[in-house]
Amino acid sequence: MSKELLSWYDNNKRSLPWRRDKDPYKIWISEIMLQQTQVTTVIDYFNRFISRYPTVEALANGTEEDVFKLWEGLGYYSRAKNLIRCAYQIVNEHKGVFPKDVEALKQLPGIGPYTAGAIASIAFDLPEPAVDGNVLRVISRLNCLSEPINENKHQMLYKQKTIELMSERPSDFTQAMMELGAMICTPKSPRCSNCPLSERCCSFKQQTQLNYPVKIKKIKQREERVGLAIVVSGQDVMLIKHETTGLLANLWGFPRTTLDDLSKLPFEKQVQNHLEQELDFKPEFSHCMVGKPHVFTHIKWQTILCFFHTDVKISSEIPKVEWVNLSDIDLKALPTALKKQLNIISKEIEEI
DNA sequence: AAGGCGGGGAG
DNA sequence: CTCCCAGCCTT
Repeated sequence: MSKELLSWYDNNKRSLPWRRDKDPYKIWISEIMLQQTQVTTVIDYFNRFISRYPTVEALANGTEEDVFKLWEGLGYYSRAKNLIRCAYQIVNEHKGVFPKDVEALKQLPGIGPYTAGAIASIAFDLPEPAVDGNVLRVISRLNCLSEPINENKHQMLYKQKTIELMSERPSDFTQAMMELGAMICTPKSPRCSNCPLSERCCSFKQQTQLNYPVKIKKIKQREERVGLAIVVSGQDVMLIKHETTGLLANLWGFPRTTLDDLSKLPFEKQVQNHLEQELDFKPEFSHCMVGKPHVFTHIKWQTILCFFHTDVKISSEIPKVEWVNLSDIDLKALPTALKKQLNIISKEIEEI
């Protein structure tokens, strides 16, 4: 079976920037970027990142601000935070060389069971399984496994089934499994007629491909109204750097507060109070308007933009505050939820 | 074991 | 719309 798989991979693999060599540094960067993120999205980010930080030493000497800027828009920003910590540890605790041992890899920040297996197999050609969403889908369909893939107690089962398939080319095997999951064994409409394994696939024989993989429950999304304070001073707007934990941690943004629908206070008062409590700052209120909504995995944001103006450009270290010309705002790492408000904001500011 | 954490593409 | 994605970390 693995022979068929590898042969298919040899003939059909995509040419991707992180497949040009087996540099563990590049494999690592690509694997972190690819967590919960699709290949097409990652390619440009990867190329930009590697040309700026070609080695782990370069990255260990980089600034957090610059790395976040490179990560802007990619999401799951704790990955960027851990990236620097990890580079630093590799340089200072591993003499700049990636450990070849899976357990040692897992000790590094941001590297879990999947990524450890991926680096060990892809970069070092060690027979370590790397079980991600693609592999889970392929394995569960191949074997008609109904054990929910998102229950911890079944991790070993899927890992074991992956090891059973593994060939003498671990690096190519790991990539082939994921390539198959991404190109052929897709979630909604698998291309079984082009699949090298269909003849030996349990769910194909039964025509039950779409019954797999089995997953339990789903997270309920909550709705929130969020008030954003747009404080204008001349040509500049106030930005704050958000706290180090929680939603959008470490990114720049506008002061924000979750609005209470049941409160007797109008929205602008709630935003005003937030500014006063957080920054001891009372700029002059102008007006509020509805902003663009934004959907996260677990939250739906209805944004309310509240405009203020001031002659006093306050400064603060906790949280960090900066005043930025709207045309220079691209220099800061802003989450997409806020970037999509910028058009509205610049129009409003012109009218003030 | 559960929940938090982004954003984009597919259907 | 809903689901999914080369997951990890904290609690």
